[in-house]
Amino acid sequence: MTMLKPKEVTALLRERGFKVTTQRLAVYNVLAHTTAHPNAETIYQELQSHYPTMSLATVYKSLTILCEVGLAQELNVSEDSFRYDANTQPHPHIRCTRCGRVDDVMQLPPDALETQAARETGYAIQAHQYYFFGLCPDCQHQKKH
Amino acid sequence: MTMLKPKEVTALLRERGFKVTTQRLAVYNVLAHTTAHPNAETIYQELQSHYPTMSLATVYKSLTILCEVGLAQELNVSEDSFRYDANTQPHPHIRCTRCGRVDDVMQLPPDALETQAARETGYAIQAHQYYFFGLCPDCQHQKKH
DNA sequence: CTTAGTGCAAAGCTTTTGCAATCCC
DNA sequence: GGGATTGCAAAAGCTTTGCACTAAG
Repeated sequence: MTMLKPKEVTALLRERGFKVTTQRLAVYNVLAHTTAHPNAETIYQELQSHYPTMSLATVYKSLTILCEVGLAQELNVSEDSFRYDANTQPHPHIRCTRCGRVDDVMQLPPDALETQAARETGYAIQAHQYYFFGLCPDCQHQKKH
Repeated sequence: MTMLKPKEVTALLRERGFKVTTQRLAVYNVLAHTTAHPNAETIYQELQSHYPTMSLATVYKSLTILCEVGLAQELNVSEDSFRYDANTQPHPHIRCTRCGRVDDVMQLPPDALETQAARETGYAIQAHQYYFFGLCPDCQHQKKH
C-alpha cells in the first residue's frame, strides 16, 4: 500500500528511457494496492479479469523494470518464487511459518547493524534485507485448538 | 568451517531416525570444510572426483536432511539457487554485488531487532535471516582501476 | 515512423519425484 | 532380511528468451 501518483510513476519510467505501457502501470497498481506481497503468478491472476490478454511473461518483464526504476523491490522469503513490494523503503519482512502470509515490519531503530557489519567485514554496504519467521497472531490462536 | 566430529554427525542423524550414509557424510564434509556457502550444484561438482557415482538428486536429498537435523542451514541470498552453511548458529550473511561471493557476518549485538519486530507485529518469532549486500574489499579495490 | 514492448510458445534452470537396484542396521 | 536410500531419468515448478506483431513517443 505504497502508492505513487500516476504522474510520478510515468515520470520515473520515462526518466530511465522506458516506455509507459498499460501493462506496466497495471502491474504497479496491483502492487500499490495490496499489503500481501504477491508473487508474479498472483499478480498475473489478479490482472486476468481486467486485462485478459496480458501474459505472465509481461508480468515478469514489468516487475523487472519496476524494480530497476525503484518502483518495487523483490523479496526472497525462502520460497520457491520471488515476492514483490511497492514499498521500496528498506524495511524488514516477516513470514508466518504456518500459513505463509508475509507482513511488513516497519523501520526499526537506525542501522547499528549495518555499521557493525561493515566494520566487521570491510564491505561497502549498499543494502540489506532482514527476514523474520514465526507464527502470525491468527495462527497462534488456531494452534491452541 | 563449522565442523562437528564424525561421531556427532552420526549421532544426530540416527537420533532422528535417518540412516548414516556415505553420501550424507560426504555432503556434510564439503560444507564443513568451506566458508564459501556453496549451492547444491557446486557441492555436487566438488564431490565428483571422490564420489563419481553420486547424483545431484542425492545431494539435494542429503541437504534437505542435513537441514532437518540441524547440521546445515539454507541461505537465500537473492539468487536463483539456495546456498548452504554448516554453521547453523544464526548469523547474518553478506553478498558482494559485484563478484557474488558470500561471507559470514558474525553475531551482532543481542537481538533488539527481534524483540522489536515481535512487539510490532504480534508474531511469535522463531527465526530470522539478515542479509547485507555491498562490495567486498577486493571488489572495492578493483573498481578503482 | 522507429524502436521498444507485448504475447505466445518454447527453452532454461533449479529442484523434486518415481522406481528399480542397493545399502544400512 | 526389511526398509530406507541411492541413482537415474523424467517431471515439475518458476523465470527467461526468441520472434512476429503491436503500440508508444
